[in-house]
Amino acid sequence: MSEDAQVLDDSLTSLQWLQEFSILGTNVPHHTHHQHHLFGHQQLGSDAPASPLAGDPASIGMPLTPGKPTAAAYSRMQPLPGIVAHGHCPDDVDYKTNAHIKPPYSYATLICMAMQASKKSKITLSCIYKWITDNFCYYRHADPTWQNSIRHNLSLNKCFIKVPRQKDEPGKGGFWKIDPQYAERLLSGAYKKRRMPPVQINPALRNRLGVNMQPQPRGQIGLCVNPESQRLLREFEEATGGTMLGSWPVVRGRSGLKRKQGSRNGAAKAPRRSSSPLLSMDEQKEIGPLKGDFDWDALLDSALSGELTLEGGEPLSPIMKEEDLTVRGTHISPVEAPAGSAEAERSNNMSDFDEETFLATAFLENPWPEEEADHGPPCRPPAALLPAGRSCPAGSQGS
DNA sequence: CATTGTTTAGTGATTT
DNA sequence: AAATCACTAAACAATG
Repeated sequence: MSEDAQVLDDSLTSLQWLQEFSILGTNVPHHTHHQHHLFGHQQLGSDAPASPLAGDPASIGMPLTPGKPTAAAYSRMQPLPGIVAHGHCPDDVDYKTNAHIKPPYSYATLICMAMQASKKSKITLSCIYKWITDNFCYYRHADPTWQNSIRHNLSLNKCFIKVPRQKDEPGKGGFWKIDPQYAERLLSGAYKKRRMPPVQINPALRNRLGVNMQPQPRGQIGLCVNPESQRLLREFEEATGGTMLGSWPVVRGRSGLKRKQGSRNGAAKAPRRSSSPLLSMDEQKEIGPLKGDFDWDALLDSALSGELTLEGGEPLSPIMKEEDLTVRGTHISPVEAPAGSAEAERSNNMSDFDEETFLATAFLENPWPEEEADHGPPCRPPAALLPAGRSCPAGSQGS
């Protein structure tokens, strides 16, 4: 498995027909070399600030950038610009601005990214939220339940450790950090993510996209495009073994009837979905600042060469030092966990610390949102490192 | 009250 | 087929 990508490679990379799909206004990055970025990022160079709303529903009608059908660095194919096949590296998807496609990162990975981006070893929950929403447009429009998942993940996942707030520290909730041991592994590349979550299209945007998600037989998405394209899509799916697109648990709740308690007294808790905060003003301020002339490649290189590490005791970015001490001193364990140790036990849970996360987070050298109301230093962006003026929209993520 | 954090439980997909 | 993983949903406690 996972070979399918390769197998299909040449036969499918040339699916120009796919460009007919105007489902997703992608901002296909123009760089053609070094595509190791894991999430798309803004067009660099040029002044194209990736217009704030790029990738937002507002722009969905746009024709696709006739992006390069990348023969790409990866010999992976890119079925749809903007839609990536499950498990494939989304070369061309700019997750930062593409509100339609759920980033192929697990929540744990996202958390890690946020943590690494923060340059501190510990960050607050709200910072995590913030970072995610700032960097993945998708989550700005998604049902806020993802936050629940984030919390759940933090609590449950062994690689996250909670660091209680100091008595005198104002603010709510504690901090979270990555268990250094896992960071070690991450850096050693000892872990591979087992799988990636299926591609999901933001249900909140579905309608606006004209994407029709009828419950399909097997996790297939019914893209509502012209019949011709649809046919091709079908053929394509067949060729790919059926599931080119993962499906949004489409009818969450509805047909996907969940479990027991139908309780959930109507208005009891939160105004369950249904109304997605599409494009509120906040995003305008929000995305824009993320732009920056950034030398991603260089960044990546440095990341790879170890300049950017978690806490392995290696050269962390300067700013990280202070608070970091809590965690560092970590050359604790040999990379290969001694068999039978508790270490070993936890290790198998470490599904997300792979180079992918690591590489991906190289990009996170990027702007870091200030922790608004949180006086503390929590997630203060290392101003010095900010690529381009990033003004840290406070309250961008209202909820 | 809202946020944060923990826990339990169910689903579907993938791996072994 | 069983085990595992990632996710989702939700109840509920603690806290600011």
